[in-house]
Amino acid sequence: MRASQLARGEDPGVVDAILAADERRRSSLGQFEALRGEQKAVSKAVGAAMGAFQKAKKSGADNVAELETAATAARERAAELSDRVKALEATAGHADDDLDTLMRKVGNVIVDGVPSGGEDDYIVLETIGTPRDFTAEGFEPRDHLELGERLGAIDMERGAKVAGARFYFLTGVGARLELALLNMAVAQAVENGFTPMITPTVARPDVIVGAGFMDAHAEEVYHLQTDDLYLTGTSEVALAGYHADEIIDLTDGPKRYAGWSACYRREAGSHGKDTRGIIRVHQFHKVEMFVYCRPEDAADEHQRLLDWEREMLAKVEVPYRIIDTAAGDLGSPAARKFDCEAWVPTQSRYRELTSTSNCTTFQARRLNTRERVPADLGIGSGTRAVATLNGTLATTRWIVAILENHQQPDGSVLVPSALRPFLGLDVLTPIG
RNA sequence: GGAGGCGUCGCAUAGUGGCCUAGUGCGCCCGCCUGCUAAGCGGGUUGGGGUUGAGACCCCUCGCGGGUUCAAAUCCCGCCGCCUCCGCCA
Repeated sequence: MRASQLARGEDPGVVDAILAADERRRSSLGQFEALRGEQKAVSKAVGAAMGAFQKAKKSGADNVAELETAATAARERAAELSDRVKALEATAGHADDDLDTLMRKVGNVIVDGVPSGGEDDYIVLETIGTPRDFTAEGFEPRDHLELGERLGAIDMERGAKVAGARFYFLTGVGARLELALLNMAVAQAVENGFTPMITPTVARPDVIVGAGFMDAHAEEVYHLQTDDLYLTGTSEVALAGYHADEIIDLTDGPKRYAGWSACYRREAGSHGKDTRGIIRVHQFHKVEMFVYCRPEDAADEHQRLLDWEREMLAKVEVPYRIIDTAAGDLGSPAARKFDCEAWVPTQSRYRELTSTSNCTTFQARRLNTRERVPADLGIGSGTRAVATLNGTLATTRWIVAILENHQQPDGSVLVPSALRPFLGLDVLTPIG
């Protein structure tokens, strides 16, 4: 845990504070429980004494006065105990809260092999495909917004008029292109055994917190103050909350869901960054894979999610690379994260199209999603937290890579063949 | 938006301040009996936390959180969810 904190560039001293808080919690809880036991016994004696007194009173027995004295005496002893129990209960409660607060400060423990450091310390695992040489082809590539406007596919100006900066309309073939892309993603997910889901795009505070989005992402999340609800930045939030407070059955393998949703992000702190086009926007749509599996299977499942992302990227035929994100850039729920970044010709660099995270038991612990401990593991009985993982299958941003990488000198765009059945067009042609 | 009702063990229900250590039925699991099946008999059957070498023991948990009380499933307040009726509206 200390090593993990260091790799993330965070304070390892928190770990010692947690151990101390846990010790305080145990001892105060022990004291409280002992006295509570005593109080229960005494209180029960009061009940018995009162019962005997009432009975005697009714039947007019001789020892009524005697019994009344006994009952009153017992009651006074119980009253005295009650105050002490309350004080101890409060102490134990505070110790528990302190521990909880400290625990929430710590990000997930990273998987062995994750590179240390920050945003720029990623490792490139693989590069797939070769960027086109537009110089050799003899024309200057247009960026996705210029292409989109010529095609009648993207309208940023009216988006800003209606909803402000970083909002947009997808129009005509643009709207059809996004629907085709997302439908292709859902179709692939279903083929691979996922259950498709259309999710709520608002969530209660406890779900947002449980999914880990109030830590580093807090500033990114829209809040609906009147109703104390949050707009979700990904269907991951809703799908993580889906099995909250449940004991689920994973004996037949992982539970795999493919969430389709609108996603909302405030993009606070990114003023001036990617202001052109639809690379960085406040609202977009996404098909997201989300998996519940056993902790032992999480690393393998993570590779499978990456493979399914690669399957999707192959279908749109864009060059991309895969990176292993460094610890400091993981976000607190993730123990490991692989991003697939597509080549954007007009920026001469790779930009993120997908991201898959192994959150191990981090989200499940907070959202209380458990399974019964399988007997064959030989680690006792009871329940334990499951592992959760997520990965992108397609988003609105993919349109950027598709338009730019498949553009022709005349401003038209060839539709990748896998996408044609979903779109019903082989080529997008400029209007007017 | 207004009015009312409800939330108890996997399911169904009893319980309206102390003989509740939450009863009963069904389901499920283990065992017994019975030469099929069925029935019958006995035991077990929420989850969390703590003490412990072990076996075991203790504390919390009646939708959730507070409060009243010596004592709360039971009384009071807030929240969540479900249902019924009325109103309004894409």
